[in-house]
Amino acid sequence: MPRAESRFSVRAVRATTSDGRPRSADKSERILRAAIRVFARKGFYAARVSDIARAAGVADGTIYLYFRNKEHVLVRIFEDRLGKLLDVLRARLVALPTVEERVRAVVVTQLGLLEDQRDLAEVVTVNMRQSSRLLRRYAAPLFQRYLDLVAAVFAEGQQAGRIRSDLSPRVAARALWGALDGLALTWALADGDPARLRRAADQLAELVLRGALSPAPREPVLDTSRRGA
Amino acid sequence: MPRAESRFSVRAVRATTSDGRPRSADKSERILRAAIRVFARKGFYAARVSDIARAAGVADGTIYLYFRNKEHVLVRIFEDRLGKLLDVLRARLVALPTVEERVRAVVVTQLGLLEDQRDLAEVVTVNMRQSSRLLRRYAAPLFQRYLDLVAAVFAEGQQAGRIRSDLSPRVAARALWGALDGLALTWALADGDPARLRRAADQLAELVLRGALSPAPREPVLDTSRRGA
Amino acid sequence: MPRAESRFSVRAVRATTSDGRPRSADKSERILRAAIRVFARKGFYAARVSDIARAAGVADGTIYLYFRNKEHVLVRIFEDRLGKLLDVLRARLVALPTVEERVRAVVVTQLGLLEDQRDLAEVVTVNMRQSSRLLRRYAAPLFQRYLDLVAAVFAEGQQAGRIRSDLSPRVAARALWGALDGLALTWALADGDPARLRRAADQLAELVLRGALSPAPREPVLDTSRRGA
Amino acid sequence: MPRAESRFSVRAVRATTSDGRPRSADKSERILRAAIRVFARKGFYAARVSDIARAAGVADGTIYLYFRNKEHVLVRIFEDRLGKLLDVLRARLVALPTVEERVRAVVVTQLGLLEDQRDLAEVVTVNMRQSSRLLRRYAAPLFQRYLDLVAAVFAEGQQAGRIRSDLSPRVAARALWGALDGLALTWALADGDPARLRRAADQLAELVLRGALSPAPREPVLDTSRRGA
DNA sequence: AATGAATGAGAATTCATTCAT
DNA sequence: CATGAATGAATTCTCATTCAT
Repeated sequence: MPRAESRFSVRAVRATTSDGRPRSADKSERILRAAIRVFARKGFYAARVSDIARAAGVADGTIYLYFRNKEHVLVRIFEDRLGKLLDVLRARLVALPTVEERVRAVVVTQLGLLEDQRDLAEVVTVNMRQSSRLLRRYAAPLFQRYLDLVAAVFAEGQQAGRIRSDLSPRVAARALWGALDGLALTWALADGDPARLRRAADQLAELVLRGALSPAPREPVLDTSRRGA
Repeated sequence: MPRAESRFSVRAVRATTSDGRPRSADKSERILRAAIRVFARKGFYAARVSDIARAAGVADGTIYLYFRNKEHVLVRIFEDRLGKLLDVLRARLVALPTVEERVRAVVVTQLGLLEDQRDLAEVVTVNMRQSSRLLRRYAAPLFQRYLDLVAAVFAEGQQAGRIRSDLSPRVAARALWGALDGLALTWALADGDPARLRRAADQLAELVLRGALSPAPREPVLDTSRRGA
Repeated sequence: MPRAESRFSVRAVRATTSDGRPRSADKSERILRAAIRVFARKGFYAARVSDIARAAGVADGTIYLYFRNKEHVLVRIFEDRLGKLLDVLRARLVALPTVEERVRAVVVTQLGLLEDQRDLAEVVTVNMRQSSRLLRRYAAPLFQRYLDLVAAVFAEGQQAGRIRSDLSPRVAARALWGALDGLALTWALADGDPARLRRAADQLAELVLRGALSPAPREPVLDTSRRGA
Repeated sequence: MPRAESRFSVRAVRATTSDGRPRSADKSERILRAAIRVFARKGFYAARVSDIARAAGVADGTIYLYFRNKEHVLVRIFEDRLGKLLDVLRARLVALPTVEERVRAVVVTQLGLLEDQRDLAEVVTVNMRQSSRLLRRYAAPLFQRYLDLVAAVFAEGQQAGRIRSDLSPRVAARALWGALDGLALTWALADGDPARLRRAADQLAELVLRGALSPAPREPVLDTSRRGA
């Protein structure tokens, strides 16, 4: 799978739990998918539960068999999809030896999650900021784990002497997240052309790496031919 | 560092409501301030008009003497405060000769607007993404003007040979805005300590400049001696 | 006079809400009936939606499952009840050969619709004149069809040589409607005794016929023996 | 003043109380006039007090210096204008010897009040039926006096042997009022052409007289050359 | 498990009325 | 007398949630 398309792919591990429960997981998944679409179009507050139900092809009441309430549908989206992002990201990072590759992996993975799921991009960037109680109780911990993961990339890079020691790994992680989020938002609100997002991703990775690497070794900083692992 | 406070200062210039009514500006301003506080705490949708009224010390109905409806209170916050940011930023940029100074000015001005107004930081970063109709009709044009302004900094830096020619000014502007917005959000949600925000700002400016400047001249890229490592 | 009751009877034919929902028609009908009662007592504007809901024994929100809004409840009253009047009237008129019988049928049918429904009399006569937008969009077309129908009675009577040729059928129709509406209103505001309304109806029919018939044939104009002097 | 225009003229006795009170009466009159215009356009409930104030060229609060509240503005319109109608009508009726002339005077006076004051026509016919509490407390007594006056015309006609003895004067009065009101309403909602209203008035007078007069004396019922007194 | 009709709490907004100036 | 900014009670309508079927 050497193709550019696959570079970003995170994708679901497949929600069809082919175990005992016949189609419950299916229905839950269908509702979740519908909710992502609806939340993306209208935002959490403007989205009506009946909108989600209609989009999922179920009755209003059915949603309450799978989710405590409307807010928890959003919570589950975060848990599910962002949890998945974290798992994938962690797995990828440990497999990569250099800080350059890891930073690139962060960029590629986060934007890749969104590229083929524009709706999810909007839900995550837009709705993550809606309900503060929600944000603090559910999204914030996930978000912290994400920041920890990315900050560790920079911190370990510093220990290896590759990243400037005067850079705060935490600030770098927060700024990188913000930059990625901002690119995703402006991309989602604009054309939504995948090629453009990939180009922006490369530019951002370049910018961050040049900005973060130790100036010393005077070697070719970037070798794009090695990318795409 | 006796001027640190003023480095960031943007602050009100008088929110002229453009009509002669004597104490109207006062009321309008009071409502606006209250709304910023309430929107920051609860978010746009969860904030009730009566919350704003109580916080402003006026009757519910009074709000409708100054604003068409709840949504337009948010609109005015953007117009007022972001319009001010744009004006200040533009004025500062033209006065600065080098791209380094200009990039720093962007960082310092944007975060400075928020530094002593944590609530505004939250309203702007959190609520800017709430109502899409709103976002598109009112905030988007302002946002575009902002991006144009920042992209021009990078573009002019390229013409002067100071910024890498393979960097997209537009992508850089989008990423920089995202990074600033992300720093502001995480700062507002965390401690809200002004000193910390300023330190983060320096780090970000450093990161972006190192990442964006042409590698060629092999000179000390930055005068880092002036700021906290 | 054992048939006096039936002379006036128009009565429901089943208010088919035109969709298959089982007990919907019931609810819708209950709400409509309650609305007639409430509108009659308080007038359209003074009537609160919650009054109608309470009178119908449903929750406020239920009303909005069957009607777009409060105004459309009134609209449906007109459409339903007046549409029914028009249908009945048209059917009766074609079955009657002489102009005398037809004029009497107009009087009897219109007042008969109201006789056992004092509330409806008040709603129709009082509220028909409330909301001009409403009046013009929904009631006016129905009203025009009514006037056409009645004017045709006089016009055909003229062609048959029974009605004075110098009488404007249109003016006669307008005046007759006004007289009927006026009798209904004063009756509803006063005692509401059906017998009295029927007596007034006879008097009016007599008055109009004597006034409208051609003087020529010098024959016993009316068979007054059948009704109370 | 033999001209057709004057036939109908009722007109104000002039409200400018040129006594001590300098311009108060003026202002009250201005408000009343403005209210007639506004109530006619929007109906009582949809008309805002501030609309009336603007139309009258005074401040909202000023209205409350002259009227207890919004409802009493409408009350005063009835009292003032309808009181005037009653006075004029009574004065005219006593001066006329025959029942024919009197019935014509009723028609001409009532429609004449409206002809040159189309707004008042709408206020009286439309708004008289709005607020039931109002209607019953203020308009109803005036209305009763009106009916008494008209019924007396028919009753006296009966005593003189000119009107059919089997006609109920009260029913005739109610029907005549309704017919006049109906003509006024349909006229006001339609073109509002004074000539047309006058023609309709003649038709109605004709209809009622032919319908009400005793058939006996076999004399020329109508002599239009004598009209116009 | 699934449905969707019914519920009713809740919120935005309007506007008659007041009253300090 | 006159003003008009301010008030806040009142009302419509929405929509998350429930629960009988």
